[in-house]
Amino acid sequence: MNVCVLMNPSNDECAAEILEVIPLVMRSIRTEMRRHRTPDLSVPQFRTLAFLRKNRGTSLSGVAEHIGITLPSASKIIDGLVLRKLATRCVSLSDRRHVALALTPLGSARLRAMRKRAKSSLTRMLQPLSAEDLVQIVSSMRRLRPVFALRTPDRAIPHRNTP
Amino acid sequence: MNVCVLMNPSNDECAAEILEVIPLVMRSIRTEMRRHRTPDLSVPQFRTLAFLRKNRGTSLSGVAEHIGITLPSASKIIDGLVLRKLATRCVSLSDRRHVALALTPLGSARLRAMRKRAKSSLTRMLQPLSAEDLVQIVSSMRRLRPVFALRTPDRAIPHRNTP
DNA sequence: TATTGTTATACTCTATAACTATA
DNA sequence: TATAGTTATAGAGTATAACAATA
Repeated sequence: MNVCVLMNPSNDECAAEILEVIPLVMRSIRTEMRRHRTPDLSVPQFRTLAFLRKNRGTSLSGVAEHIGITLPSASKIIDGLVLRKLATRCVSLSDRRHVALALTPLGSARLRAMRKRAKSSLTRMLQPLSAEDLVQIVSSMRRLRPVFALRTPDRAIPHRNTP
Repeated sequence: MNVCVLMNPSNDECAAEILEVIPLVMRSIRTEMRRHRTPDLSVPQFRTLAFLRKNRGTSLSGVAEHIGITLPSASKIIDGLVLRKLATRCVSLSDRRHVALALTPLGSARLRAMRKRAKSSLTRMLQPLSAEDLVQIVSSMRRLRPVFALRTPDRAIPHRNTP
């Protein structure tokens, strides 16, 4: 019966698996990030820094949309990063309503260090898996990514415009 | 090159994929749970109720260990659930230091409704995927589950005993 | 007037530290 | 003394609502 499911899972069965397993994985990631006692990066901070690295000069709206949070939330996260000298926030020259966000060298270094640590923690946890397992997982991550990457019809900027 | 990676990914590459994709999926789940304006269930509340359903009569420590949080955090989550009449907390008869936790019928119904909604939202998002994609994903979730399910050596009860 | 962001306020989740009650 | 939980306190992340500044 399990085999049967595995051979031809419905969307719904797949959804059920995701709903059980993803939070487990996420908790592991979050715990690792909180692990060390130098106050490190939270998951949202980490994701924000990663976005800034790839999109230097982006606006607050850019961050909010990409991370999937509201503007006030994004503003607060940036507050924290600026306070900790990990990012800069300047008024945009072209349109003074915009802010221009960027990583500081310190932010860049912290991001690299954190990514390295999180990755190596995951790597360690993945030890027991076989090569075939890894192929499957990588492949499915690549299939999932576009599905959940931003701007899926119907739920873009999810929190802002829903009544 | 991509193909090459796909054919023989290292733990490390797999970890990198997980680190990028899992937070995306998680955000989707969280957003869906917050979506409706009857104050619904947060992810931790949802997970706690699901644990109670499968482990009626469990103690607070049981919840904390399974969900991967500290006792005070678990206590607070249970506070909220009890306040909202979704769970009950009684002193255990066998050992009065323990509490015995259980779902109320309302909690049970709420859990079912929420699971249904979260699942159907995910199901909708998975529409664009092929049958083969689904097989891959289900299979990889089943491989990931035991890796991240609690009580992995070295990081059991992660927050409580780390100095 | 519309767009971009910030401030005010409130709630949940999370942690550590200190405490109570029971065994 | 050791174990199970709670309370106190603090901080991050999130949201909505109301506001300010700019275009």
